[in-house]
Amino acid sequence: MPELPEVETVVRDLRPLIVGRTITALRIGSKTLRKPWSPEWDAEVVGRTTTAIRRRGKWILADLDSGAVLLVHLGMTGQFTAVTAAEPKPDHLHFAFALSDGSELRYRDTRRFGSVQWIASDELVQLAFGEKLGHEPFDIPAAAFATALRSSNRNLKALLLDQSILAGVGNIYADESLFRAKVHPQTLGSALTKSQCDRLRVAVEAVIAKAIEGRGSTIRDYVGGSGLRGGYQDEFAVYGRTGEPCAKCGTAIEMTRVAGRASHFCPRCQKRRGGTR
DNA sequence: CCGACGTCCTGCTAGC
DNA sequence: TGCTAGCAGGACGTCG
Repeated sequence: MPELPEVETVVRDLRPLIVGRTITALRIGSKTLRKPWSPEWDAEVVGRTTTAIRRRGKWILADLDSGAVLLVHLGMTGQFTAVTAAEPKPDHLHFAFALSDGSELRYRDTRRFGSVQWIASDELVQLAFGEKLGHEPFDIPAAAFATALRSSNRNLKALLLDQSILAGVGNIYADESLFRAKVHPQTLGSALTKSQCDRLRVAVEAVIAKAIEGRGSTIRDYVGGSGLRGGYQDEFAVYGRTGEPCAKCGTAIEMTRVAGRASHFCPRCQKRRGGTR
């Protein structure tokens, strides 16, 4: 499941493969994604050159020389890769942008939770995100993070998954961050002290940074922009390790459902303290 | 306003 | 061996 580290890896991989290249043709599959592609967008992208590619939260933004932006979200099973056009066409291929060097920028998505959109300008992208998209984990002010958590009666798992507070954290890195900060996923935000908030903030930052170094995590579907799998899945402390011994204390990792999501934790390192939900 | 929960979608797997 | 129910979860809509 692509979260910030996976999306960042895709962007870094794609940058040398698509920036400066011109889109010469576009093929679109018959099935719609979460956000439908408008037919009038075809003419807006063909003939345009990609000038930059960047990431915001879990979103990919490819800037075109027209000032417009290709806005891509990978959802759960999205793959955004640049390959030679001769590469066999996989199933669930929804977009193929032919590039001027003979390569092909492809969007593949089995479950179709993702989206590919054309947005007329960067201002409109910002408007689309609005106040709904929170800070990047690397530059959220400690005070803003603490205020958001401590003013809430939701549990920490729900708060970390809330994209309007931190942009980019998903289920895997939420669990890994909570373990690193030694807090239970069901702890209420309002039950945390300022220093506990800061420990969690630093933990999220560290976990995300290490995962980017490892080129993200491949559970099943995820691949980077050049089609390579991630490597961080081998470094998980708790995610997907139910029943296995905690690396810190040896206690069996447990799994429970918090905020509607599978949540993995060490019952000894992450004791339930104060208010929980 | 806030928080909880259902929905979308497909492929894999646990269990009979 | 074959079948099916249940699960995976990012974003968003709906409900109380």
